[in-house]
Amino acid sequence: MPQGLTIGDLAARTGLAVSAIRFYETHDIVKPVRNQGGHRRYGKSDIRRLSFVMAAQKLGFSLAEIAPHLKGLPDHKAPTKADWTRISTQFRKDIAARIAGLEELRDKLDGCIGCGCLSLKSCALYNPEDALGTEGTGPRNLKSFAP
Amino acid sequence: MPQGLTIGDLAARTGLAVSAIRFYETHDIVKPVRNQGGHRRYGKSDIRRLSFVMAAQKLGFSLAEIAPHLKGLPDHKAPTKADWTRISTQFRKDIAARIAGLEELRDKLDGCIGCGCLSLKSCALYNPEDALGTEGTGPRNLKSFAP
DNA sequence: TTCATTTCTCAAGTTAACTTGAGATCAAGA
DNA sequence: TCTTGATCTCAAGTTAACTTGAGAAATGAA
Repeated sequence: MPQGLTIGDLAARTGLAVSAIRFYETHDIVKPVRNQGGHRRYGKSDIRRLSFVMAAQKLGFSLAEIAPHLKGLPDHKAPTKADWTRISTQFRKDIAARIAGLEELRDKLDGCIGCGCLSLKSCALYNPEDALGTEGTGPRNLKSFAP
Repeated sequence: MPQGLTIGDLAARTGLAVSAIRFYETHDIVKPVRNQGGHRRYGKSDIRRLSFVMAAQKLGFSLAEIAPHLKGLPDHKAPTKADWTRISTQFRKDIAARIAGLEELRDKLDGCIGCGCLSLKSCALYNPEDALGTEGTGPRNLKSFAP
């Protein structure tokens, strides 16, 4: 009968703070069960879940964007290889899009260096043709990063 | 005698909100002069300054990271071609580093898809060897994105 | 000169992603 | 059993990057 990991164990294994893991629970990123005393108990697969979240965050994805991906995994059973392959493949597409966006911007900047950025009419950086996400308030980097 | 652009003009030309431009001033990103009535007047080069900021933000750079780059430009005189080339070139290096970081992560994920992410010991995503920036409080995406 | 815009300042609100603190309870080795 | 350390909950604080609102003054076309 597996007892599962405590929140401290999980924190040690992932490098995350205990408070962060509790916070993720409020965002449905992990769904631990409780023992008799009311303490959280996690499965081994939660290590991978959180690793996935950390990787995605590094790529600039917000928790709101990450959470839906995890919906494809079973809540309390160990996910199968097929489960992970499925969401990883989708994730890879998002990464590719994000890299493509960066490269496009880099190329625009290259053009800008060439022209010395002095001819305002023709500078690619100067004309923000793509309406960046400007809805609501709060930090901008997170949203404006989306492709 | 050039009157310069009003804050409304600048907002229209850049697509930024007036409030955002005022906010940037508190971060030393633009340094407008004042007319008799105390209203802000901007130079044409401020359009480019702000375009640069917007582009950098899209790449995931924070204002704190961007501001120092702009220190290399003259405050009230029009920057020369050499000025812009200099900071653009530096900026390009940062972009390259950021893209490299994303590609590395993508490749790690590729390995993960191959193994189905089931062998915890060998999964590259699973082992967060690189201590991501975890100082202070506040949003994480911004900082953790740095190379 | 009039008056609708635009701008000004300054304080306070907002969102994301967490952290910190307080007071209480649970777990487990000596 | 005792006691130290880990967890629990819940409220409030923090940072970044802005926005919103209020009340007052400047602009500029008619």
